Amino acid sequence: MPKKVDHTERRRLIADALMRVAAEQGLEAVSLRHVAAAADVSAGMVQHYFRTKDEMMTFALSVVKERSQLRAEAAIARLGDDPHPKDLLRTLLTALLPLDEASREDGRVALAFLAYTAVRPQATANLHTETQQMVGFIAGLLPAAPENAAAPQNAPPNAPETAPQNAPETAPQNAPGNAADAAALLALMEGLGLYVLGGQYTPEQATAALDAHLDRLFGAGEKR
Amino acid sequence: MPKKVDHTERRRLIADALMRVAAEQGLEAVSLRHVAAAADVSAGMVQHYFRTKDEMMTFALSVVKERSQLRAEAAIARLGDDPHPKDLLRTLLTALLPLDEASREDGRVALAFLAYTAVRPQATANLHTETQQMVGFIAGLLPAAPENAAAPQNAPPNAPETAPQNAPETAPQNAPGNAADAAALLALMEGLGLYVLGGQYTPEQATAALDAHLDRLFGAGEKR
DNA sequence: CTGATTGCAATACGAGTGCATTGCAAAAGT
DNA sequence: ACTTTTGCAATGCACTCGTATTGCAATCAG
Repeated sequence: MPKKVDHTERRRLIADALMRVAAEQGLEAVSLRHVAAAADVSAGMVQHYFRTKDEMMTFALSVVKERSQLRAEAAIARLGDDPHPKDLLRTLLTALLPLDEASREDGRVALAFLAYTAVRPQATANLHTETQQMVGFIAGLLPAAPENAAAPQNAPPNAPETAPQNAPETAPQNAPGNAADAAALLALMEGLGLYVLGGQYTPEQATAALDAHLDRLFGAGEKR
Repeated sequence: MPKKVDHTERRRLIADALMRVAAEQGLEAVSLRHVAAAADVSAGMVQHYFRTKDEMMTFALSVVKERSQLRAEAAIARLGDDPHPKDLLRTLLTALLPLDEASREDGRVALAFLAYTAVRPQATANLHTETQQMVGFIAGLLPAAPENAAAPQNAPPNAPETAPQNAPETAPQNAPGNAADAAALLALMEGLGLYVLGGQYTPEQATAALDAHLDRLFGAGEKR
């Protein structure tokens, strides 16, 4: 074996450069040569580590997802053991919001990828299950709804019953929290992130909106 | 004046073709020649009506916004006079959700443009004011909050005080409805739309989530 | 030392891009 | 009838793109 080089490290280096380019100039400015220039390496090297551009894009996409997951896990770990579900939810969702400059960059890249993969229906299959797991996890944290009028639309019948593997913590099993509420909460976070990225909402407005909703879900009183 | 041709009609024809291409293959597949082929006209004609590609993109973007606005206005007009605020809100937000195939197409294009303009900070200035007007309009429809614990974050100081011109109806002036709740509601709609577009939520799940939230805001009882 | 394997650079190629230029036919003004 | 203006098509140009190919230096196995 000649010349030991850490392959995945090089790939990460290149993917980082890709994300820098994508965050600043958009995904359509991502080309082999641009990325190579941003990474300060030769274009040939990029080709050496990614045989095709699509392979590079796919890898970068996985890095983006990995990063946001790490962010969420770190924030939750900082909470200590057995936190109040409301605090846990707030921490989780806040960690996924593009509030500081670093996560704003990642958010821009993620948004670009969202539009990018919107046309390529492949490789979005796992996205579905991830979202469903997330909804399930959130639903488990919501307070049990007082039995209500209309029959609450339950989880869709095609939802996989597998336990969440990537969910950031040990989730209380499928608690009776309303699935529609959980889906709404997740979508709310996504929409807030979108508006923060677009600059329409300030981070303060977004967190205020999130808190207002959480207060409504949990009852305004119990803070910690 | 030779050869009378309706300029804006031609531009709309071309913009329609652009949106077809963008919806099916993404914005990066939008080129002069592709659009020309989709519109079944010569490439020279596209250049005749749009001197630059950016001009074409900008026009298409305006068409997208115009379409969604028309959709919302039509849905609201269908409600008749003096509807219940909850029904009005539900109708407005549902109309903006990509529930049928036509609006799904538009949604895909809008998402592509969102990522496209995320890098070009120009021409997003009006987007800010539009969103603020929308938030104000929604806030006016929300039931007055019982005076609460924490001082509710009011509208940001830099929010323009101009009356909404594009708002789909005559809005009750800045009613005391919580601005954070209105912002959350708008963001919720946006996030739901995103997930519906991505296929993670079915239209039924999205409307259920929206309804659950509206019920919570208005109190589950008063339906109509 | 020899030979093989690996890391990387450089170049070439065909395709596609946005845009400028040119040409020309049809209609309207005079 | 003649000129002018407009609508549109065609072509060319300089460039960037992704990928394939080639070459070579460094490194290790034998």
